[in-house]
Amino acid sequence: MLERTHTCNDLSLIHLNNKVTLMGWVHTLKCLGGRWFLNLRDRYGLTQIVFKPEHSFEWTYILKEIKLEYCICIHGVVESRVQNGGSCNANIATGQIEVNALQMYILNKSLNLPFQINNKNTVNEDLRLEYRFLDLRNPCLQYKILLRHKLLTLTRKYFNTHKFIEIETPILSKYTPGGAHNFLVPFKDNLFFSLSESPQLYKQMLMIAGFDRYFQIAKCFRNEDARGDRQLEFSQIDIEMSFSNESQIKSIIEQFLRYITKKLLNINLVIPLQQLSYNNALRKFGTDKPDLRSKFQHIDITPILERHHNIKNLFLKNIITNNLLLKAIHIPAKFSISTKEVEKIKKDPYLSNFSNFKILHVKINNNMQWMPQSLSENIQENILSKINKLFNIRSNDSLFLIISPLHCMQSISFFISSFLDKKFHTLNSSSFKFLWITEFPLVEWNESNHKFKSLHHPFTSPINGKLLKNLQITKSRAYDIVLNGIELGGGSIRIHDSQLQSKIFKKLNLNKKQFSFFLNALSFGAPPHGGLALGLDRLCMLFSNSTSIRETIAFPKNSNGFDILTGAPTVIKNVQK
RNA sequence: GGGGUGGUAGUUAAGUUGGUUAUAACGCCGGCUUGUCACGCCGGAGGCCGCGGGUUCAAGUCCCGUUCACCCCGCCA
Repeated sequence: MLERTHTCNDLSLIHLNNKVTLMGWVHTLKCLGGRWFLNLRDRYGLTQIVFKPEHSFEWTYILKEIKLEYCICIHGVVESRVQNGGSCNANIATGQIEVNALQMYILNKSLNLPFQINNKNTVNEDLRLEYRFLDLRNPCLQYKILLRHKLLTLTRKYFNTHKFIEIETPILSKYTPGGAHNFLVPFKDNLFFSLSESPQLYKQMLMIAGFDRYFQIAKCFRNEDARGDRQLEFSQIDIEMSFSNESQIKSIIEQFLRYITKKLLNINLVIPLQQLSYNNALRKFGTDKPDLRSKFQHIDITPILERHHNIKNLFLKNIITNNLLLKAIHIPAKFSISTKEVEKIKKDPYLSNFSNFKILHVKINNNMQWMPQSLSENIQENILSKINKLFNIRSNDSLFLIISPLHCMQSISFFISSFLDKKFHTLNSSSFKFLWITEFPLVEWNESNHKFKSLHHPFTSPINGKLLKNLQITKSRAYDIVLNGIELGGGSIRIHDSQLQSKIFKKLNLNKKQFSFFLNALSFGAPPHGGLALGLDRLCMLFSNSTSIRETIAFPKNSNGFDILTGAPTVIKNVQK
């Protein structure tokens, strides 16, 4: 058999008259009477093969056997398209040449395809997953897998040059109830491992061991319902550092992000990145993972009302007396929204999850009056003008006013602003807005089981290393990194004091016994340390402008956690012993 | 577990207040075409309209159930 001499992206005019051998797949095939054109594809690119009738009377006979996606070998001579009387194709790297075929071998045939392989189709995802090996031939998907490969390479290079050591931690690990559901792996004698949810405790013990700076591209497993940005198994860029505070860790990550955005997207990321406290994020965006590209900010205007006790408008008065909040979302005049669309928002099924709230759409007329007029008449001038000033409101702008109790205000206001962002296409997909969220509460109260739950995880240090009497107002040393409204990663300064850790386990109602190995480890000179994990799949998704992480994983599960390609998971009748 | 949207040819979609033989594009098969590259032209095959009930003289279309997919909520320490 002939040996491949070049890939389908290699050849140019400098190879004129060379005899070459290419191997790949039939991308397109076109007959023009006696002359045939074939586009040969491999992962590097495309090369046009021409079959001239004067070289063989048999080409037509042979080529009639060839179909798309046959795997073939071409031996031929590199020729100039122009000199051959044709025209160049500026869309491909090899567009100036073509290979005049002398010999062709079919390496393997292909059945007719279940769907066409090109850049434009939007084929049903289940079918694509069933034929993932074909879908992965699509240059568009190959680009995403290649981007992931580049990211992995850059990650190793960056952390290596910053003295981080790559260390693998166990995937078969200890089952700890609480938190995400685990995948259990039977061992023997009724003993089970659990697939690692994250390398958290191992990496902390590496710090205790003195490795100082650790990183790993870690596979994590969580037995929870999947989403567009969540899979049962996923990868994270996991790091941990000793003797470092928040700003040192953030700085390492910021430089990493600047490095990869430059290398992968050719974007000059400005660092340090913007920061927003957890409370301010909720106040301004209604979410703890705001999208800074959003044009629709929220402002809580309850405090303005509270300063005016003699409000005539019953609607507004209601707010104060019932301990509700009033939030406004400002819509500049260039984004006009119809009454119909306002009704559509109000009737959206999502909002039926909430009760005791009200949504009002207010238009500002040319005289800077609020419409409907009844509203404007009953609210004192000074309140109106304060709000107008706060948002820098101009005529023909409009506002959404939301009145609701605290616990559903964030969800409702975020729902409305993201509706508006979608409607007006304000989220520029080539813009990358990173953001740190800081000052998270340490815990939150879980209404369903009447227990405190860590907001981050139970190993997160409280600010100043102390628990306040009121646990609910204790802040933690956790930080999340958000990119375009998606939580890219999170981390914290950890607890390195065994007694404090023990105390927190107790407050959180966690069984101390199951973590005794860890408390023991902390007792042997554990250094102060902290770290962070970045979602690798999500990073690839955002960098490749994909709508789900399934696009960035070679063999993903579908949204129900099934591997359509292999048919896993399966019922096992006779489990191996 | 809850909600939303969808399922029509190999693929992607259209299908009007229920009314002749269910359309189109791409793909596939056959023919023409010696410079195409989203080539072009002529012809052809291809359908349990997701599945099961119901209403009706008549259902792709209306109703009920069910299933599968995607998105969202719950969940993801």
